[in-house]
Amino acid sequence: MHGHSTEVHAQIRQIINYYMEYNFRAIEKKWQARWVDTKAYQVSNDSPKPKCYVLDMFPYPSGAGLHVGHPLGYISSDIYARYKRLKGFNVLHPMGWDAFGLPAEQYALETGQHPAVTTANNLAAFRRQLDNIGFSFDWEREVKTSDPGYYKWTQWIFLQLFNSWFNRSLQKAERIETLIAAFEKSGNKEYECPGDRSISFTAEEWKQFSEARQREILMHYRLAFLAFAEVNWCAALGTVLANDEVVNGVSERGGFPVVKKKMRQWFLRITEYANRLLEGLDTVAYSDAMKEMQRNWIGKSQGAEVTFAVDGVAGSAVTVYTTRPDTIFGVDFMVLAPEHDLVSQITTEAQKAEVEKYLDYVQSRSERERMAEVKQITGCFTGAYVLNPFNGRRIPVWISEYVLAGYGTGAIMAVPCGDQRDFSFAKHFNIPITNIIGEAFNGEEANPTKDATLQHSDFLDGMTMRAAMDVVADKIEEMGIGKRQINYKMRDSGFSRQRYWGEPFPIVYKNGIPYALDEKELPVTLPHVENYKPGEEGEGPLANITDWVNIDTDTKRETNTMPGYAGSSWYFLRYADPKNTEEFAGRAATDYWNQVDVYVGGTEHAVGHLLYSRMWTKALYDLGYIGFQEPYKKLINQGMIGGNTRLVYRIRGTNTFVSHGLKDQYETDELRTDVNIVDGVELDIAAFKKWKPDFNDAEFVLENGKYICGVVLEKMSKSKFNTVNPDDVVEKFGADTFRMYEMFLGPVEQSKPWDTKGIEGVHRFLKKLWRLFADEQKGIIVKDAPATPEELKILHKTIQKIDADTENFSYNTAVSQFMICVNELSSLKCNKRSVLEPVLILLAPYAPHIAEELWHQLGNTTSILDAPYPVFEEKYTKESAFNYPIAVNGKTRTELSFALDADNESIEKEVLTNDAIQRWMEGKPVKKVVIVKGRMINVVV
RNA sequence: GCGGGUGUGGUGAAAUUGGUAGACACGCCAGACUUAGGAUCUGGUGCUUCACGGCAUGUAGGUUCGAGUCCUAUCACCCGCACCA
Repeated sequence: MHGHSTEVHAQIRQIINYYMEYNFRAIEKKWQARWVDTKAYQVSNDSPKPKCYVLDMFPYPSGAGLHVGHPLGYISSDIYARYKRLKGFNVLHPMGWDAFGLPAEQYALETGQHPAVTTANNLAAFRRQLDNIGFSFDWEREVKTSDPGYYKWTQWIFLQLFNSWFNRSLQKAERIETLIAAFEKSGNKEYECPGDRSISFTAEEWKQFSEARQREILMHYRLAFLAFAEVNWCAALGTVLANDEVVNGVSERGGFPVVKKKMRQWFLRITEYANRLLEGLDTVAYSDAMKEMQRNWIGKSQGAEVTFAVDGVAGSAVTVYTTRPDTIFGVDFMVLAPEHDLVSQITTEAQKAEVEKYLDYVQSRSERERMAEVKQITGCFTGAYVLNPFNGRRIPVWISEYVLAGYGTGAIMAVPCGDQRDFSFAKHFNIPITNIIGEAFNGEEANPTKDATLQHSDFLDGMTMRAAMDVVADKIEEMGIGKRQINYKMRDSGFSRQRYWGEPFPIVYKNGIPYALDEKELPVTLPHVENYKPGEEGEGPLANITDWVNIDTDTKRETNTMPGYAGSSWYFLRYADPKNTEEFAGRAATDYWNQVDVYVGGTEHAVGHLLYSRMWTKALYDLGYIGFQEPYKKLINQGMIGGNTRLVYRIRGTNTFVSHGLKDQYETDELRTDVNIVDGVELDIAAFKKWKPDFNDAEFVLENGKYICGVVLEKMSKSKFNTVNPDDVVEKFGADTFRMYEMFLGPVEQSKPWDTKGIEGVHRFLKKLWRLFADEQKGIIVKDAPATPEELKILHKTIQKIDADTENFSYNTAVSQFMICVNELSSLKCNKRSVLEPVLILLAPYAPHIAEELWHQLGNTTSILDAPYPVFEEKYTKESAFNYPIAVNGKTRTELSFALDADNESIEKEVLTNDAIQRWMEGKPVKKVVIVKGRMINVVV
């Protein structure tokens, strides 16, 4: 009987221990399941609460899975979303998939597996990894860009862009019908053609045009338009390559030659939005660095276009764009882009052969090379001269690859004394240099100043350059030889990809003329293909499916697909109303959720995704579909988590490894080893031997009985064996520990290396927190006794700090504060409900599982997810006295305590009579006593 | 070259925005408990000095009673853009 009872007791103790120890695995599994069952994260579009929209940049589900760097942003947004919910907001916090993309197609080419299959697999793996971490995503709103129910609306938005144009005088997009009406009324004289400035016609002419011609003209105005552009064509692979697939003029795979080839492609006329994209930056909270990157990308510049007549060729003229019209008298030569239309017209017989040779050379150069080799100066004289309109001086015309056809007018006036590239060019080709800025030019290098005084400049002599700019611009306009001009270096964005795994275009060609499909015909679903080989002449794989392409004898489908950024440009709108089959999103839903309040993601999307997404939002706004024109109110860029590579040292020519501290005694080779088999810097030798067959019989030279590894910080990547899978960390320490540790590493925006070793501190903190509530033997030990002032002070200081830090995304300092709080409550042995319960609520956004578990252990029956957030009350933290540091001449010498309401005179008196202070004053006379209330006191002698 | 950012212990980092530099952790050292410890707890830990003290926030100046914080110059590293006229 007695023995039996002991056994039962042991069993009971085991059961109690199971619950009363911090058993994070059981707790996390339990609550994750419970939250799913109770649909705890489902959010409604109908709520009396204020809304808050917290969004992560959705991932491309790659085959490699998540490493510990990826969830950093997701954890911060999750904390914020949970925090806002506790603060009484209706929070939208969705997640989805950027599921179209090149890697899936590459993988399909290599393995024959359909991208839809591999994407679904990857996606499931990502989902499992994410679920492990305990995010509060509302998965009912999941979107997937490759889902026809989603891309139907991507195609629909494309049609809106195709069917609209940008009205420059109103600075907004309008439907194409308004433009047609204007043409019928007064031709295009009010609306300069953005695609081709030379197009000009009257209403009568418009009406005479054939339908083909009319549509051709409209194409030059549409926001989504067709144009010819060069692509990287690799004949050997029979495909078009992306810029980064081309290295030194040959394909990255196989090393086959790549040439530029003109293809008809879709573009988005984002340049029309340049100014609004620029000005919109003032209305959003992005980091300065981010705004600056976008400004640079847009690249607004103010200047003038000036036309120079070609000497001896009647009716021929070169128009240049310059930001420095003030330097007009310093022009020593002219440079055209090699691709410039005038080159063939103005080249003289004598120079013809040489120019052609140069053009051949340029043709052989990839865009990359032209950009990379900055130092090399090349060019060729055309034999032609233009005349300076102000003084009739004959100016030689050159061509050179440093002038780009796509920017400005594709021609520049070269002023060697003021522009370094022009200077180098003049020196290289021995072109005489005119100095218009006197001593400011030293003859050794150009001086781009705007503050020098002009000389040899006719009517500008004696004027500062800055002042001359407007004078010249006025004169140019007055003489009718040019005008002021604003340019942007941003280009219209290419929107065609010669690929399979993307959205098909809702476009058909009838006798070669492109027509939009009717909305009713959407979605144009991506047909199933058996192979992913490119079509002939570089078309995408869709071109091979002839019965899909050929609708009838003279009607063919567009065979290109849309690029990756198509689906991601508007996904934030779809989350508001993800299941709508009638519209991309209902107006009531987008009006309610409105702008994304906080958008979290990496800097790598600084320009591409953000600018396109901003443009689409503006276009949808202009056309009246949504009520706001900036998608993301506030942007947080999470830093990268770097890899922390571990190195081992093999003695050359042996299979013996020597510990880091002893490696200098041998000649060694450095090898990377798997960071996951190293504890801190100590190698797990058994695991290392098993890691690779080569090391099965490795031998080791140890220091102090351990093998110590070297450390190097680099990018986290599989090939460097330094990736850490969040699954492994969660398995070992739990999701709550993982979440808090990622935040504890440092500021969210900052890049920092991952070090698994440090996680133990956070794990210990959670265990210590647990012990405030539960004792292994006694179970829950929380009491209902009243809190002491000391305990309340700790609690309220914590409320104040956590509340502010969470709102400001300062999560690393918040975690510190939790640690301080738990440390202090532990040393006070505080087990009081009135103190511990509010701490749990504060903690819930950071460590939701343990918070929910303890919340229920305390007898609460509703979820902590909707508990009332504690309110800070100053009266508990107010101090009556302060322990002042007392400094003499700025050096702290002692400390004295004074009441905060003590008057300065009595403080001063006491300080000056203090022994320690007396000693440091060394009898010198007091000049001044600085007393800063509640901070410090400084005696100046 | 242009633009943005960062430099603080052996390590990740704090610092109420001009007021006790190094909070909170990791690591390390010493100790307690334990059959054991990679559990838990306690104490210590910027450098220097026997000590009093002195020196310390990339470097050099400046402003100030007082500077990690503001100003000037300079160096290093990271990110973005780039023959952009």
